[in-house]
Amino acid sequence: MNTEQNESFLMLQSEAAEKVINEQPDEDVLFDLAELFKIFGDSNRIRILYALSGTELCVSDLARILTLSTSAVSHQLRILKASKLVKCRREGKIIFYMLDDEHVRDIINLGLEHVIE
Amino acid sequence: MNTEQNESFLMLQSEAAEKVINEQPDEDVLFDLAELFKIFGDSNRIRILYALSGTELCVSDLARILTLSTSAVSHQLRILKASKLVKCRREGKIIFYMLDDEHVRDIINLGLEHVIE
DNA sequence: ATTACATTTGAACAATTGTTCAATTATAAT
DNA sequence: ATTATAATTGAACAATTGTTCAAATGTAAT
Repeated sequence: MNTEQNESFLMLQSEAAEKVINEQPDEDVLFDLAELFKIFGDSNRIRILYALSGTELCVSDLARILTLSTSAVSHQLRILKASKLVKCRREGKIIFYMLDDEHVRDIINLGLEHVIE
Repeated sequence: MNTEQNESFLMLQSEAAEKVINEQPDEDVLFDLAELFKIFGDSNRIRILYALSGTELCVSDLARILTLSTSAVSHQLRILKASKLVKCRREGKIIFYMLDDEHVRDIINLGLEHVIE
């Protein structure tokens, strides 16, 4: 018979689960975290962020470099700006975009480590 | 007149763009990177990963902890496993899931730093 | 064999998302 | 004022995605 073994096994399972329940951070925080990663989870947005990791660039240069329409780039930049991942400055007609934060570079690099293996 | 200033300014723009073009990594790498972040970009998947960051857990405990159907959890675990973010071991009827890799914890923690500010 | 429990699977549906296209705004130069 | 260039915007469409539901596998115990 191994009911005893089985019982303690089931208890351990529950204990672990209990602990995890209590250690959950605010729903909001994990929701925001998912929202953040969602932004990184589009290949054109990642390409934009990567391109901006070296220098600031204007919309039309970004479009040329990535072979996208300026409209598509502009739409994505709006999302990136709303998420505080990029910021911009205007110089006459031209608007230069740049990364908002060192964190952005860090997150991309850490992700790259995992992808490249 | 500031044509000179304007000219050199435009040149700088082009130079920066040229440099960026040459520094782009393989399309494939950035595509894979976006795919990776896409996985993290769902709040239920993030909640699963976060729950697993402390201990291994079985499907039904995960469902109970996160108040999701076992079916929903199972579908997500399949995606997480295919992406090599979790792995599992069987113990009788029960299947325990755990993080596959230290990288997963690192990426979540770095993201949290940015979210919490 | 059959019962019970844990997990998986596939189809279907609703919701979200990214691009395109056309039109518009903003800025500077003539 | 008008022309030209840079960038933004909104609507529309196609494509992708996550959950639900019902049915099907495992696996172990009687």
